[in-house]
Amino acid sequence: MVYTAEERYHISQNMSLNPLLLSKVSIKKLHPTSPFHFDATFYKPDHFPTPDNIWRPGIRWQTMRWAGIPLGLKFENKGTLEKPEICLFIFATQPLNETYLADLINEIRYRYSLDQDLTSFYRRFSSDEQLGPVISRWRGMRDLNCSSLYEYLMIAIVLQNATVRRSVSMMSNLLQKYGDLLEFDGQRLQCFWEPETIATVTESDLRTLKVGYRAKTIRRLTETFVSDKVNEQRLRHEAYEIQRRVLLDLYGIGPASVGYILSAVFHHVDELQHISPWEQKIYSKLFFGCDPQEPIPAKDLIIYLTDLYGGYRAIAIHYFWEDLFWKWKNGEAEWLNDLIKL
DNA sequence: CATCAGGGCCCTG
DNA sequence: CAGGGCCCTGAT
Repeated sequence: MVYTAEERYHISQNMSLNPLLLSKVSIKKLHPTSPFHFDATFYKPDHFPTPDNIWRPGIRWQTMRWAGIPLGLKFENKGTLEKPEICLFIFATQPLNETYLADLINEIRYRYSLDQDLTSFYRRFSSDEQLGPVISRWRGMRDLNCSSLYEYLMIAIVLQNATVRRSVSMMSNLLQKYGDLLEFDGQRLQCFWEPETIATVTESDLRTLKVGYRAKTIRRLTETFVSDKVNEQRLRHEAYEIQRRVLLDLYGIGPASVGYILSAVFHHVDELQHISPWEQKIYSKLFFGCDPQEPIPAKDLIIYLTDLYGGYRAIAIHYFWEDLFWKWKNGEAEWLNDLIKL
């Protein structure tokens, strides 16, 4: 196995620690709706790398904590675009009963959008001048969210006002200190902590992990979940406007983070209320060929995207975005280098 | 060496 | 509703 620089960094950080060995395996077959693009769904070149997962074509290893039990998941592609099948290996320290597994599979189907039906999206835009070619390249791709809401909030916090390199370091420090190192299927990956685990941690404890002023935010968000003031399962069943308001009321969470959460975590395919400056520059160049230093005003971009892709704005943007970042990963979009702030 | 801005958000005026 | 401040880091 050949590792990237980030993976080698994570591995070297993990070498000295004692992993929890997950030796019991359960195996389940999953059948997503068709078409299903395994690699474009299970790997997002625009996500900053975190040591809780690793991807290779046809395989994704991922940790997950479900009902308090740390798990190692291995998703293996066993099907085709038109006849999808995923073999899911579930690693744990103990055997898992069928009730637990059924519940887990339900959660995975929800988080990974395995039951999503995009046929109306494809029908409407497959001959669109801009989106059509992108759809034909990535047909069957879903948005990916492996995390719980709480975990996603932690990711959003380390993302804010930081370069990618620093986000990677903050996330890695937090996982090493408060997560659990798991070993399964020859991989060593970190598993997220539960809110309860860091409920009594002080702000200065967190600051030693070089998260800076985010320490306060991490504490306040954690407290919100420990006290069950916000509950992910309940919030899932609320209306869009309620979800938006609850999320905006969270300390440290503003319009940029909320937009990501509503689309990725709660699967709202039409979410587009906010375009942040770095996204604005990229859209201006992508859709209008503008110099990123003189971008189109964000409100005009929203009007433009709403006119063209209303009803499916988040998923349409996701397709454009991933298409662009796959190109960038393959060295075909060098102009992005200056805008990504690695 | 100092200064600055970064894949935001809070708080103040 | 505009703008300063926030932790820390690497770029200049």
